[in-house]
Amino acid sequence: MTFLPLIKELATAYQSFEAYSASHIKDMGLTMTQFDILATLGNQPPMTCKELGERTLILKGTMTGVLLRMEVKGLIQKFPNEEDGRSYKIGLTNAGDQLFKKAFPEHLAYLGKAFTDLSEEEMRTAFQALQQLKTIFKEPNLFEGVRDPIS
Amino acid sequence: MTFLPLIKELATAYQSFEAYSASHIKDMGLTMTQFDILATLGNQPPMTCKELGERTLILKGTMTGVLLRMEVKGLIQKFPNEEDGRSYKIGLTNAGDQLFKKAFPEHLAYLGKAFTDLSEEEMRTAFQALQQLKTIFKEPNLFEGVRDPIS
DNA sequence: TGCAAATGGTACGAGTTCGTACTAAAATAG
DNA sequence: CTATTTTAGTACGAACTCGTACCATTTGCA
Repeated sequence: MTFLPLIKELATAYQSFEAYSASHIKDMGLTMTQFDILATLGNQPPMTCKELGERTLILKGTMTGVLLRMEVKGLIQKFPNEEDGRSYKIGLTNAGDQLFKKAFPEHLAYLGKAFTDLSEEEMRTAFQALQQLKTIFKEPNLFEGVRDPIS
Repeated sequence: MTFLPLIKELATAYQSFEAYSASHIKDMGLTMTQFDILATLGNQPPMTCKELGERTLILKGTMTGVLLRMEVKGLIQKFPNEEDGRSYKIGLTNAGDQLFKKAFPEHLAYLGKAFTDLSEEEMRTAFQALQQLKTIFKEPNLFEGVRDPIS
């Protein structure tokens, strides 16, 4: 049973990244979630709440509140959706776009700094290992021990 | 700039684990955080809030509320700390211990199922890659570009 | 066409996380 | 031995996450 340390390592590695990234993002007056939205909307045509959710892994229940706060901050605006009366399209305001153009490259550079000591080879290895980990959790074996019905 | 996909993979891999693990824990009437506490207190002598925090990465501000809810559920109890009047010791109640003895092995088995298709070698590789990732975020280069003072 | 089911969003409550401020007890310095 | 500082835990507010229930608009089926 050597998988427990691996799980712990996954959790702490992610939390280290989270802490590293968040500390910089907070300095720019945003939360991780809000930055995620900003980065997703940047240089893109307005999109629906649903589309935003798909690209960011933020659920719709969470989205309402996040978008509200960002609207209050004047970062995003909502346009009615011609094609579907239930939804609207969300885009960056001028202020939001300016923040995106400033914050996004800055944060990318900040993140990049952490990787300076990692070789291409090491990154590839890590990437593949993570892909593998993701998949083993992704599809819980719903048909565990169930054989194909024959008749 | 190939580090962005790596970061995304780290995030999604962790979230996959989180979702996988949480779905099972929820079935047992607990949250991830509460299970973390339960697993930390199980088969251990009572410990202080601070010690619990160190072992679980839950901050003290968060701890108060979590412990309160677990106390209400009758899973933990607080004893005065003879050695330090500021703190108290926290231990499992009988009910908490019973839940631990049932839930912990069950959850371990549930997690283990996900790893059946992973070889020892692959786990080692993933572990090392994650260790490396953790460290690059762990100590932001505070002395970036600063040389050792000579005089 | 008309009704049922699916879908996009919102409302809301419980729980967690973080930060700051605060209280009380303990450790330390003078 | 008193005064200062540190430390353990609480209080509280803002934000996020999830789940369930809900509303309005579509879509799809009969």
